[in-house]
Parts: sequence; C-alpha cells; structure tokens
Amino acid sequence: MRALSLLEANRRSYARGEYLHRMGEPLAAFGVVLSGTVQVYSDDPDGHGMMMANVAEGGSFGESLAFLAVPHAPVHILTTTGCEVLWLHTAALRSSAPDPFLLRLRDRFTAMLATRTLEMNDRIQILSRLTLREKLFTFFAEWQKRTGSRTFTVPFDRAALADYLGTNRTALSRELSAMQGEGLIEFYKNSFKIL
Amino acid sequence: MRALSLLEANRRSYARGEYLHRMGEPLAAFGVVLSGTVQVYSDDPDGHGMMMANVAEGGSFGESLAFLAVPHAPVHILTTTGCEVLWLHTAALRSSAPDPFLLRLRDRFTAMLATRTLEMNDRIQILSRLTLREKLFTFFAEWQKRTGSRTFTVPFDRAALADYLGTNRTALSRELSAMQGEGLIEFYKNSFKIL
DNA sequence: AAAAAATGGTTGCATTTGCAACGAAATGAG
DNA sequence: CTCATTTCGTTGCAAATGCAACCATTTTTT
Repeated sequence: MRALSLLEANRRSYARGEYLHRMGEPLAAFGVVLSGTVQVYSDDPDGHGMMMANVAEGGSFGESLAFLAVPHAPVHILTTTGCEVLWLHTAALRSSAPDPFLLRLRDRFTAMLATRTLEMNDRIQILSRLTLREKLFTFFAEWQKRTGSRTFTVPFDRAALADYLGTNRTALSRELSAMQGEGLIEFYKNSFKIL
Repeated sequence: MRALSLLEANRRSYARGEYLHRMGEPLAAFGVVLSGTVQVYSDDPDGHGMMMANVAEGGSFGESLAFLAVPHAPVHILTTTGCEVLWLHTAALRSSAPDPFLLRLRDRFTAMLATRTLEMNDRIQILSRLTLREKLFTFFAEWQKRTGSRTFTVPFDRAALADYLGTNRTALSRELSAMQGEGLIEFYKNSFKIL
C-alpha cells in the first residue's frame, strides 16, 4: 500500500506491560494499535501516575508529539495487553511535494487530530463535573451514546476508571455500589447496564 | 495577503458578552481573536455551564468543529470583553489543488491542532489532580513555565478560574487565601507571585 | 494444584469542598 | 457623583471523598 511506504511504516509486537515509549524522549513516529490496548500516562513530580488516554484496537496515539517533533515527550506509553502496533512517521506529511496522494493522507491526518480534540473535550467535560455521581452520569451517557446501547463494556479496570474520572478507586467502588443500590445501574466487572 | 483570500477571511467586532456561536448549530468557520477574550462553553443537560476554553488575543477556536463540519456543535462561544474576531473558512484546506502556498497553510493548520491537543493535555492533567491544592500547584507550575517568571497575570477572574480548575469559586478563594497565609504565594486580583 | 499477585468491595475516619448567605470593595452606568 | 452591578473573600455547615486497612475473589505464575 502506498500510504505505508510514504509514512515509512513498520510493525512491532509488544507484551503486556511493555513500554512503547518513555517520558522525556522524543517520539519519532506515532502509533496505530492493530490489536490490544495501550495507555498514555503522565507522571507528576510526586511520581503519581495519571492516565492521559486509553487507546484500544484501531486507535492511535502520539500524533501531536510526533508531528511537532517535541523533544521531550511528557508521557509514558505502555501496553495493558499484548499488542501489535504500526508505527508511522510524519516527515512525509510536512513535505511540500505537490503529490495528490500525499494531500489526501495529510487530510486524513488532520481530521484525526481534529477528532482527537473533540474526544479530549469529552474527557474534560467529565473531569469538570464537581461530584463523582455527576462524573459517572456523564461518563455513562457518553458510552450509551457511543455504543447506542444501555449495556456496554468499558476497557478499564476499576483503578484505571478511577484515574480516567479523576477520583479515588475506593470512592468509585463506593459510588458504583450506591448507584446499584438505588437501582440506577447494574454492573458486573467492566460491563455496565443503565436502568 | 494571499492566505486571507484563500480562507475567505472576514473580520467582525463584538461587544462584551455577545455570542459568537450558539450550541447546536454548525460552525461555518473557525475564529482568530484579534483583540479581547472569548470563551468556549458547554452546557450540560442540567443547564450547568462548563468552560471548555479561554481564548485570549492571538488565540483561535473552533478549528476542529469547522474542519470536521460537525453539524451540531456541542458548545457556546461568547466574548468576555469587547472583541475583534477574524473568521476563516476551512474549505480551501480540504482542496486537493497542488498549490504550494496552500500546502504551507495546511501545515500551519495541522500544527495548530497538534498544539491544541497538547494544551488540552495540560488542562486534563490539572483536572485529574485530586485536591484543589494540587490543581493549583499544577496550574501555577504551568504558568511559571510558560511565562518563564514567578510572577504572572492570568486571563481569568475567580469564577472562570474555578471553572477552569473544576472546582467551586468559594473553595478556590478559600484555598488561595490559605496558600497566601502559608507564605506559598502572593496575589492581587489575577496577578500571582510564586514564593 | 498450590502459591503468588492482581483486582474489587467495604468501612471508619479525617479532610476536603460544595453550598448558601453575607458583606466589602471594585467596576460600570446613568 | 450616585446608584446598580459585578467581583471577591469569609464563614458555618453538611455532604462528598481521599485514605488506610482489610478481606474476598479472581487471575496468573510456578
């Protein structure tokens, strides 16, 4: 495929828990997850980890850092399951060669970034809610909308979900139990049903 | 200037508090703030407003919604001061015409989006902190880094800052006073000094 | 299969913080 | 200038929640 050679693609496999990238180093390319799940983490000075993104199969990560050639990426990237990742270089996208195929590629890349900012807006909306109950409502509403169903399975375990919502794991368990007790939701592991 | 005609630019003036855009409608163009400050707000179902972005002079807004031609934009956009805004259409950016000038324009646009996602990451980091004190530390650290000085003036009043940090205005006042009392910071209005 | 590690729920407690009510000071309008 | 409006800080209180400790269950490894 032409796109792959233009972007100097190469594919690699990773084990569960393996680092795709370490904080402080430049990202030479961005990644597309062919299988498995990877997470983007940021460490604060206290060594307190914060999940910035959870990327499932078909998703991508590191586009901005690679495109802008940020010298010291502010994040770790690691797998939560075994993974296959396609690495793509952005250099070709900056070329001024008037190649119509490249134009389409660039268009796709820009659309991807635009879509990403809209997704991050959703996350910011969740994090901006003042109470945990509100955060959960917003989170569930989004998944319900995204999947078109009142039943869905999220790709987070409890600890990761707490990180994603910006709260404490035990507080999350407490609130989920309370909501189940009130008949608002049902859940088993990472599968939720909105009542 | 060539860019302005390619992007069908037009300039408009707005009064303080005027709406540039209302939620639910498509954004035909994105905006560059020539003077003044505008804010991007999202309304949740409860009618509870949430600030998504604060755009000062020189900043831009609505790039993603305009580029993707999202039919129902999920945000309000309004001014907090008198403003001059330059509206730019993205249609030309999607053209496949092999115009080298257009290529550079598109490159700038993509870089802008990439930069935007990195900024949103910063916001997410702040919002992910569990305590207000931590949020303020992270917020101040960013401004200190951005301005290269321990003294800076932020473009938020207290209510807007509370929104930005995902907290309550009075809790924010309380915490700022406490931090001043502990000799950690000094502040007067929107100007802060890190000690 | 047994042991080890990871994951998830519960609970008591101290802290944080959202909220309401209020007053002072600053800002803007007539 | 005067009055109205906006902005900001303070405080009491109730509710939310971070945290630690603990146990049960599940999953992984040996």
